[in-house]
Amino acid sequence: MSVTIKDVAKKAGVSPSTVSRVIAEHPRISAKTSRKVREVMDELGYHPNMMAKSLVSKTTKTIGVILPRPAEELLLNFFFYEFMRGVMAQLTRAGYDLLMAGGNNEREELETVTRLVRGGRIDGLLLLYSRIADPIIAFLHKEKVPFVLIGRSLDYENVLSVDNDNVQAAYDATKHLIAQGQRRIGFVSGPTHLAMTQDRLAGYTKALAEAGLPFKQGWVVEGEFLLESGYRAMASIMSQPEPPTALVVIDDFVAFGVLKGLAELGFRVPQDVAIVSFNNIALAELTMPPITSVDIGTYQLGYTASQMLLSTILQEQIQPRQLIPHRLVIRESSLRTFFPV
Amino acid sequence: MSVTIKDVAKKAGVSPSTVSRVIAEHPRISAKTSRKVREVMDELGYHPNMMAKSLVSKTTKTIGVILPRPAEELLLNFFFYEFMRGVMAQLTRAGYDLLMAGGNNEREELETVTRLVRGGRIDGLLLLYSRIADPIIAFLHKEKVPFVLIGRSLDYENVLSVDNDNVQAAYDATKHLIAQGQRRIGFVSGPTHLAMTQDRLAGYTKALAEAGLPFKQGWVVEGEFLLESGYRAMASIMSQPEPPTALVVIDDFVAFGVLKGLAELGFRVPQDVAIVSFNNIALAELTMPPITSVDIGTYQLGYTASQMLLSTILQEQIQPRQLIPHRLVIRESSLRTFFPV
DNA sequence: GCGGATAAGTAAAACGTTTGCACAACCAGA
DNA sequence: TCTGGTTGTGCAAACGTTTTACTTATCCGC
Repeated sequence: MSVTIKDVAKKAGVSPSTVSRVIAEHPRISAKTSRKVREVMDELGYHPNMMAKSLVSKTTKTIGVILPRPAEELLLNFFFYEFMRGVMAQLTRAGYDLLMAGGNNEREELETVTRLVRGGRIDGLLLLYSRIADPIIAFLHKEKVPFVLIGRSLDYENVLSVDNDNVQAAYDATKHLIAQGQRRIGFVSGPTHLAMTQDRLAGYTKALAEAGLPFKQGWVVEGEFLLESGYRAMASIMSQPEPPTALVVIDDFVAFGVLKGLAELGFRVPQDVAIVSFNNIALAELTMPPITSVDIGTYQLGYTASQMLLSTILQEQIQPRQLIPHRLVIRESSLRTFFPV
Repeated sequence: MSVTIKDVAKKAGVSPSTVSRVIAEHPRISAKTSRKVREVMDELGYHPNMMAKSLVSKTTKTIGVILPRPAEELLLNFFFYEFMRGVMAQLTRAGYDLLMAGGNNEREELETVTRLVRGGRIDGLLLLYSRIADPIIAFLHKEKVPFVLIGRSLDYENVLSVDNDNVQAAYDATKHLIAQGQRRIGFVSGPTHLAMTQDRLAGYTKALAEAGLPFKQGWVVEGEFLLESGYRAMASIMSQPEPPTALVVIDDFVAFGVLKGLAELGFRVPQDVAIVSFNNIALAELTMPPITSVDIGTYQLGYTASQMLLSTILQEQIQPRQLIPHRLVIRESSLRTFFPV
């Protein structure tokens, strides 16, 4: 049906092996033959069949991304798109494609990974999050499949990973509130089984401790990466006899819920409650008021992770763990001195 | 290296063909043999090599999505993730994977598509937008590759597509403003080479005509899908001797810019200027005031598009064009009777 | 003008499946 | 007992590449 290497060979008057070598730019092909073959390739509109190629070369020029399951879906939300932009930029540059696959539960997810890896469909894998005792990581580790983790592994040493210094980031954010004169600072958290959440919580408590400020259990609310989660957190956290006057929020999207909740309860931001958050998605500057947020370099995260993965696949030497710098972007939501016009 | 069909065959004491037929659930395999072979497969941890399989079957159980280029990135942004959720839900259900690929310019993009299609890497394609005289559509059409378009083709009949009734949607939105007693209604538009923009504009003018309201050229501003676009539009549209008292805005993101622009010019929303918009992204309810927006069922768009694509691949009969219903979500930005507390 | 390197190319096996065809065994009906 | 159909399985070709091992042709120094 489609035009194959044999068709080209026949028309160019050479053998299939020669055509193959022309494509691979094998040194032992004369300039003349090469030119002739390329001419015929153009003429016939030849494109190599990737399946045949992969079958023998055992490489697919494709890397896989396993999508988080429904529960975590919204976690990545806008974050995800920005991350993927970074990934795609790198992959496009290197001539790789990206395969996305999912699964509805942990078993299916592992099954998908097995299928892709053992089925020879991908050369490497990008993991978007890390749970405790993740069976996927265990599997990949055992099979020696190249993979890069966003975040850090809680179970294995030496896993390739790209991360932020989340402890420091949360420390910086909390410090900023303290510098604004805040003394009663709460924390609206994410799922605690994620390394990221744990790290940010650690940075928060560290800053409090250093400043000699109280850590109150009631001022910390666990939740998910959902708008509703932030919204609901306000009901519980702000109904206390002495509610916090400032909040560190795990994620911008959750912060949107926090804004909504506070507005309904009649609290003004930042006059009554100041807010800092994480990720600095594009919408953070569009809310009322705009949200102070830690920019974690989402695009860079994706770009660097892919770069590491490609390097590993090509057997290049790399540093197993890279940190992307963060940056606190200060906007009105955290400024005590802010007075609206 | 990896365990193949031959290994299984040998261990089970049958021929490779038999193993293959067991996997394919061929009717003429005895229950006994089937059981035996499956046992061995489990025991050895066999997983079929997809490359070999695809090579002979000419099918990959993979569908492709071509990412929009930088210029259009923002257009899809908030859309994209929600859309992809719908796509993935459908594909996961059907056991298909998704291949994402990009290109930095029109030439590269077409090259990518050619490579994927001719290289036999995908069974079908999802196109996220439609331009006038799109060479990709021309190519796919010529090659008879199954594909589904989001929106509608301006060049070809009979292209499979999933769309909203954008004319009706804009008609509904405009009608709503008219029902609120508005008489001077403007339109903040997007790029006019997109079918979507043209359709929404048509619905707007239709509603005006029906109500006997004036259509003024100065009340319609063309722009892009950017916040700045809405912001700038206000400067030109509101400086006229008789500016509109209500606006239909092409997209929520643009509407944010409109809000910002109006605030700076000293107009209150909705008291001085009422607003309706499209897409109903999550943030639409978080602005001040919350924005009335037409929900276009983004998730459904993705889900249905994938469904159509899969049906086509399986040669099932389908309706070539499907419309996803829309729904006007009314919030404060459009209510004349709204008085802020 | 010969031996031996070197350059340029070919033939054929291999990659791991699927599938058309052949065939043996069995069974039912006459 | 024969005929003809059905059932279960195996053989080998095919899919479109890459790559190893081999064949020629050419060239060079002596």
